[in-house]
Amino acid sequence: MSINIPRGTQDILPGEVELWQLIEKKARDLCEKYQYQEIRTPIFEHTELFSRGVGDTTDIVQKEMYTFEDRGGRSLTLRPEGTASTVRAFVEKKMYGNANQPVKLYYMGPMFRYERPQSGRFRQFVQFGVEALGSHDPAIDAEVISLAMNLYKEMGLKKLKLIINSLGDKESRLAHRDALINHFKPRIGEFCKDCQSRLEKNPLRILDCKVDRDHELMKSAPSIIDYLNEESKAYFDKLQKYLTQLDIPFEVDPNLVRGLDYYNHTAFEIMSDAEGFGAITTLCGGGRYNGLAEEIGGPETPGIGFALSIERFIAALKAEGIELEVNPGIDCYLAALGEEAKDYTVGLLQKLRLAGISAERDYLARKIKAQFKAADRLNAKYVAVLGEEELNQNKINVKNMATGDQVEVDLDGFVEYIQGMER
RNA sequence: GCGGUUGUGGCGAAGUGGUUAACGCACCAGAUUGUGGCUCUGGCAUUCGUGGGUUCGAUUCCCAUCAAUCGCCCCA
Repeated sequence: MSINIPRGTQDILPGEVELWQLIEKKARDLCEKYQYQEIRTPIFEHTELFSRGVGDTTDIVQKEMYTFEDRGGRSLTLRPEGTASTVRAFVEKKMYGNANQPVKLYYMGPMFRYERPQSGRFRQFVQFGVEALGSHDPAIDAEVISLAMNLYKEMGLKKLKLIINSLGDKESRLAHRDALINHFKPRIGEFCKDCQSRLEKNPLRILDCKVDRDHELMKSAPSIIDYLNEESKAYFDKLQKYLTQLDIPFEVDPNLVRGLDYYNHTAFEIMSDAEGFGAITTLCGGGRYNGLAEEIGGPETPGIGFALSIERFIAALKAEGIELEVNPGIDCYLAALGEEAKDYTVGLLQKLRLAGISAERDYLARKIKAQFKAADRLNAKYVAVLGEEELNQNKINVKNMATGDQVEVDLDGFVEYIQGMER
């Protein structure tokens, strides 16, 4: 019995990986323009970072973490998301003291959640995310959102929907929380088990429940929007103004709550509207987390960020039928006949490659005809044939695969010849 | 954690309680004795996820198990 890949993970093979590289490159280029710098944090952290940072009541912490004990008895967890680690590093490395403020960071790498896999959901998946720390200007909220939107747009996605909400500041949240408890408590027995346990721990998340979404109390539930104090409301208004100015259409959804505890003020999700996507349409999620740095032992620092999954990005591209050309082919295939010529190509191949030419040869003792087939499969622009005749005359036969033209070239000038044709 | 569907060669995919398991693609060889893309010919699964049961006989029926996939919850 052979060993297979663990559930919920995937191998990204040649042919597919090029698209990943393209997205990764676009993301990095865009971050450069927006002036976000890469940060690389460990794949695992102390479990406490997530239970405290992400929140004990969240699904992520309650049932989705890959937690293990190391040989020293420490409880460690494979990171389920990137914000907590980034903020931990920000605090630990005292980046609040950096000359440049706010500190604008991005990360890209695997995240882990123990879940039943299905379309758009994996146990190991790759997130690209940005975090801007140290500013409470709604303009940076708009910047963060626009970065995500522009990345999608640059890759050709059109069917996008931006949903925003405000969760307000601490005061607004507390007022709203009380209102929610008062609203649901008398009839909480009519709700699902999850909602019943949410009532005291995190009543906000009842609004997010899909099971009881049609219950009459849902529709009449107090909306956070009505409980925003002046400051929170002004903040939210400003954000909307900026988004409009940036020409980014959005919808306000008062039920958008987000599953992580650390959010306040701005919360947003970018969804795909494409037909035939899976049931999971969220491409990107993010929001503001002004209390997080303090929560994990740092100075009070405002922050905002988002995370998006490359897997879902690619799924969205496929759902919209966007194909990207990623098979440019090689410059030159060296076909050799006979032992002596084959030996000679070992060195010649290296010369080509060191001269910046992508080149390949046969390693399966194939006949000349099969070597041409292989060259064709590689989409080679030129096939250079080297046999005994050529070797004796110090020549090499170069065939242009597109035109079928064939010329004899001095072996000494061969590399320069191919180089010249490339220009 | 719960539910649906599926499991036949590298890939896609037919099939039947009974001796040799269609076909297509890909691949390999030859026709073309040193030249690709077209064509033709031939080759390519002692075996139908795994284990057990029913049966004279199972890839086909039953059970279990594993895996994939989709959905619920929730998220990226």
